[in-house]
Amino acid sequence: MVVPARRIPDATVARLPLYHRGLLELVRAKRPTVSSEELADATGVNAAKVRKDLSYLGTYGTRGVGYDVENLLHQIGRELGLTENWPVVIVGIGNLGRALAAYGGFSARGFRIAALLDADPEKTGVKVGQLQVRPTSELPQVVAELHVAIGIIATPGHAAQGVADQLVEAGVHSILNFSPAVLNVPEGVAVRRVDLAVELQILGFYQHHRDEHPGAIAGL
Amino acid sequence: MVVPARRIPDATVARLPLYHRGLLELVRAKRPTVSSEELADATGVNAAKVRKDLSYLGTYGTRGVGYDVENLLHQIGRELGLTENWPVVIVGIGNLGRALAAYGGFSARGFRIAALLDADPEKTGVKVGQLQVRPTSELPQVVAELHVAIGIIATPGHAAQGVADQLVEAGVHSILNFSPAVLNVPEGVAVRRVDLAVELQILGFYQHHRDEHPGAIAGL
DNA sequence: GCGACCTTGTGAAACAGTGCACAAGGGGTT
DNA sequence: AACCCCTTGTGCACTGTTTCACAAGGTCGC
Repeated sequence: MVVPARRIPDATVARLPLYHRGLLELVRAKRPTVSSEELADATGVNAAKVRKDLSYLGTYGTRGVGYDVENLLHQIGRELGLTENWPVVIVGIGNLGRALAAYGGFSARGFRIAALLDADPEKTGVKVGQLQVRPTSELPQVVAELHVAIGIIATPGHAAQGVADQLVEAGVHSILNFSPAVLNVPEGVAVRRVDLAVELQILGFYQHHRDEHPGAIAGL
Repeated sequence: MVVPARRIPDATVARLPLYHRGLLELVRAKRPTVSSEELADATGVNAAKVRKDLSYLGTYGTRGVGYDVENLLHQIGRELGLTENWPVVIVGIGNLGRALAAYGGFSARGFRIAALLDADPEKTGVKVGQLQVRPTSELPQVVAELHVAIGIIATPGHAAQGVADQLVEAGVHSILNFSPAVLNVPEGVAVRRVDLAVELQILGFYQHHRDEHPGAIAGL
């Protein structure tokens, strides 16, 4: 292999944040090194998979010893781009939007809530945490001024596509969609959808079938 | 094939709620039938995949015509077990727990928030929507009395494992975990984890790499 | 320095999921 | 009742993911 050409598989990418969090805890616990086995236990992943995943990033382990916790954390953080402290805009400040705005976990992991937008005039001007809610009409300016690269949509479903269009128009290429709507975006824009009701429904399926035919159902 | 033996693939299960929602909209729009192509467009899935997914449920389509919307909706709903109106308990009534409690989308899709629990005495007694927050210590009674089958954990990470243990102990076999913690549960208990920061980090990865090597990045 | 001991890194096999392409087979029309 | 049109249902090849098993290659004690 002359050029690493590291095309990291999607499945691996989805697990990197997990490893990252696990390593954060190990750093806090002052563990100098960690084996793939231990990291696997801490993240609920199989050890061989951990090793293969990490091998896509490079050769950071030491045979017979394990991985240097600090270094591995740094490497994964770099790969995830969370050294960049991405500014994020949240559109739709309902119950969920407010909860997201107040959620402490983001700032700790490379993200900064830069602005809150809502189309409802009743809500604009209201302060949520440190930030004042601004009207959605200001979206283009907000994105430009604050160099926002990632947008979170927490509006009702019927408003989501419109907001997505505006985000894309303004130059945002990554969207996290909490609305139930399926978004239509041009190629090159990454969308992730988190649908709370869908998650419950999937659990409902397994619960339902578990009741009917008691067979083994593993986690996740 | 003598016995259907319908072992539905996990990937298909995860898409059923999507089809379900799409069909709900079609019913509202009074569409009598739908083709796999149309359903594919509405849900952002490929048409062949739609057909294959639906074929696991049975033979509900009519060649040359499509699927009867009402019937298909019913079949998927039945398969998902959402005719059962599952009672759900939410543990941890912080910002996110409150948002989930107030979220209207659940009741429309086969779930009923039956109880809210929180360990903080400051929060117990407070009313959120129609429900009063009860102390987490009452978890066993709540689960037994209300026949709760599904638990939602919206506590901070450090409390999550304890709550999970209590839920399992009380007889809950399906857990939706919004905390960042990785839960350890006995075999037979289904856990789904939704980590908001992880979703953002995954987007961060693609955004980061998009900036570095501008290559095509598709949705999701 | 040498050997025993560990744990990584990775081929290769097994498995799961996707998507094409097309035969099978209803429905409507004449 | 014969024909055409349309859309399903599915065999098959392909791509991506997981898991196993083990050689490669460090470290540490003696």
